[in-house]
Amino acid sequence: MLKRTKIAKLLQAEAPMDEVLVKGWVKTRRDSKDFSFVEVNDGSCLKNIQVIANNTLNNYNEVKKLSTGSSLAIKGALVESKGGSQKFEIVADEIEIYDIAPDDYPLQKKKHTDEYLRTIAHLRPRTNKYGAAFRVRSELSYAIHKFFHDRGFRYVHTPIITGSDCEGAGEMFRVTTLDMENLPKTKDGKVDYSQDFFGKEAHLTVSGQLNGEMYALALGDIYTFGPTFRAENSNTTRHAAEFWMIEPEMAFADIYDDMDLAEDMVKFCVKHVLENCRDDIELFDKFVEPGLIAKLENIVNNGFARITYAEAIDIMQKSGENFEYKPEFGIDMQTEHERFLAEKHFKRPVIVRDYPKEIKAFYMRLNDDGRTVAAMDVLVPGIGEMIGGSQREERYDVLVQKIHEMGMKEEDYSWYLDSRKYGSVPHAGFGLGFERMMMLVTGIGNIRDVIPFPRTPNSINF
RNA sequence: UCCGGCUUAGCUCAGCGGUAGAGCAAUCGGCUGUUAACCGAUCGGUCGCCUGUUCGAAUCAGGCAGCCGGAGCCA
Repeated sequence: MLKRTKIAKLLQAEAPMDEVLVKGWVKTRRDSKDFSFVEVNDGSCLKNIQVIANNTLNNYNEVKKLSTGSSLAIKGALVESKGGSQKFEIVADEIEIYDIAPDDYPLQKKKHTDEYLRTIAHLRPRTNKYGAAFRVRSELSYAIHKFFHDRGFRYVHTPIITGSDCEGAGEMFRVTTLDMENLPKTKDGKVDYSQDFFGKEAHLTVSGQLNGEMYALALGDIYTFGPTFRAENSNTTRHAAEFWMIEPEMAFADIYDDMDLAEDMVKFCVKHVLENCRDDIELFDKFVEPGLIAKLENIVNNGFARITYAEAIDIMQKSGENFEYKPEFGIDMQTEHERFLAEKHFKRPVIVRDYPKEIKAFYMRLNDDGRTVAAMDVLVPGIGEMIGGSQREERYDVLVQKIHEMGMKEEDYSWYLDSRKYGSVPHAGFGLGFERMMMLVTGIGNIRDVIPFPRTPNSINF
């Protein structure tokens, strides 16, 4: 029984083969006098295989109806091609047609706009560009696991449903089984969550960090890689309501170890994709972001710039650049500032650290100057903030005071504080938006186009 | 959420006061070891929705909706 060979493997063949079985979808078909050229793609790689269907085939009349999008199986010989553009082609002995796509197949043999393809997100992976994007997405996520695994990091599954509001990192989606048409109320007229599934309010996670810290303080080095949810009404090319985040956490590590890890990880992943998705990346370099490969090679080969927040403010003040928001110590960095630093000033990724404590989260470690925290952001050209991390505050008293200063309830974080109570150690970690790294690696400019079925405000189709 | 832009054939767009166009796709035919082939023909539209201005609206004005871009928030 002849087994199916994937096209990616077939195209790497050294020599012709007498009998192969290929299954896939028709990209396009061209008729010649006594035969038909069928371009077949099976998703295993960007390239198609050209099939010669001679009119001697017993179902040649059916073969001539094979339209773009139709599915089929071809049994035949892999031979050297007489045409110019490909090394091998298949001369079919037998063609089994699974399904003929009707003439209203929405994907034509031409370029479509990303906006149109978003309306057919269920079919867009069949296009060259999206097929490439989602092969890269798979390979990039493998690279992340490989990077951490090779360094002895443990993969931890932090909860998707959470009862705590963590760092207050944005609006959360509520998870409930209460009847929305008939909500149980307490005596003072508020919703009675004690009758809800968990007996209290529950939400989708906005970060696995606090849970991740607990495991780092037990297993040493850990990372999470899973879905994250933000109910922010953000309408930008860089935000989605559901996205994937990578959050490593290292025990016995400081902010400098954290920056090293972030830089090494980005370089490793970019290099992995350059080496393992060459054809796909070349497509992006050609049609999506000219100069992409040079940009990625620059990231792999050159170090990231590293500056403090104070230095960043100083650079911007002296730059002569006309910023809408004037750079001054204490301000939150705006998109224009991030882009200036990464794109104009350094022209490569830049890591900014030691931010004013007022603009950062409660768990970030207070520096000795008393006014900055050991936080770091990795800013990359074209995207802005891709990574946000910090050394965590490991001193119990300082952390408790910070919780109070920020108006948070100490009792909500008692389990978290336990880690500072029992054998606390310096530790550090960061969060990386997976889709943002996808945008960096592919050059694709919209987050909606690097996630299979994007969820954004007012949009949850498919 | 704020600011701007767009919405005309299946897709991409032109037309910007006188009653609907192109390219591609599709369909049919021709030609050819072709490369998103080529040539010819055919099919295809309440010009996003509502209201108004006008003798007359795809075109001007107002409202609504959807989409896109920028900003904010962040990953």
